[in-house]
Amino acid sequence: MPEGHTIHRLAQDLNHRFATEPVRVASPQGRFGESAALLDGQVTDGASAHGKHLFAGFGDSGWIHVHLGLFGKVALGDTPAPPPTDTVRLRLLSDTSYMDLRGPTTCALITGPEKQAIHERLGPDPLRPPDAPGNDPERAWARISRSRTTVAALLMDQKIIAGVGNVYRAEVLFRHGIDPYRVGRDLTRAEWDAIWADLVLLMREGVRHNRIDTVRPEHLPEAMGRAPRVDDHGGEVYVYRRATMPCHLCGTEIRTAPLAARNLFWCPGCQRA
DNA sequence: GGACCATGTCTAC
DNA sequence: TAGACCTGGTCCC
Repeated sequence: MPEGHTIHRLAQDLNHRFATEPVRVASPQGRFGESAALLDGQVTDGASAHGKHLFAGFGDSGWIHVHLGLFGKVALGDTPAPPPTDTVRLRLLSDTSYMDLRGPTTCALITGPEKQAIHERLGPDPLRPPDAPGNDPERAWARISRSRTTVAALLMDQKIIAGVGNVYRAEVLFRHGIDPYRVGRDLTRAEWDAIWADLVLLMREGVRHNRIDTVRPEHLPEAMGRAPRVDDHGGEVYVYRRATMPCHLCGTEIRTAPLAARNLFWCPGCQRA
């Protein structure tokens, strides 16, 4: 279950595995069947990501647009591929690799203009090149610095920042000692600059290691010494899904509450208004 | 085997 | 803001 780093990593892996040979495209589940038949046997001209959206190009035929949503999963591996089950929406197959996509919110064949429209409705993405068109973090700051919405909700809004999900929102706010209930227009410019720079750093690490680690090296002994992690996001974190456990730094009990339709986690001791 | 939960987004009201 | 949607893992009976 992905945040932006997962999708960027997936794009990299697809480029690595499916770059040059014709790709067999199939939809064992059936819901991508017609499009799969159209693309079957073509050579892809590359995958890329914007936020949590994945695009794989097939020349004049268009782009496969994938959004995993909350439940979507990708299995990627070396051939031979396992027998396809009827939950596999999309299978890509080459001589050496396979990819199975299950449970995505979106898996559709789209045109160039449709792809462009998706880019335009998404905010800047910490993982896209700083010089990519429209990827200026200033756009996000312009929205945030005028907003009366909580910073925790703003960080999750893909129109404002693309790619941040529930783990990175909780962790980046902790790392900067920011109370999640502060509103956007009360953030200082320096705080925003630090948040953006940290997201770039953390999410790049997330792509590299294919997991979310946010605990600073000097705090790792404390993190490892406390109660064991209970979640499955894959890395070491300060607050995400650590409700009622003691904070790694100050020992205060981590709190949780719903915010912007998701469970928020924070340390009331370290994150003060 | 069933209930419940999960890193998300869209639509109807 | 509630509900729908997509699937799999975990826990409990």
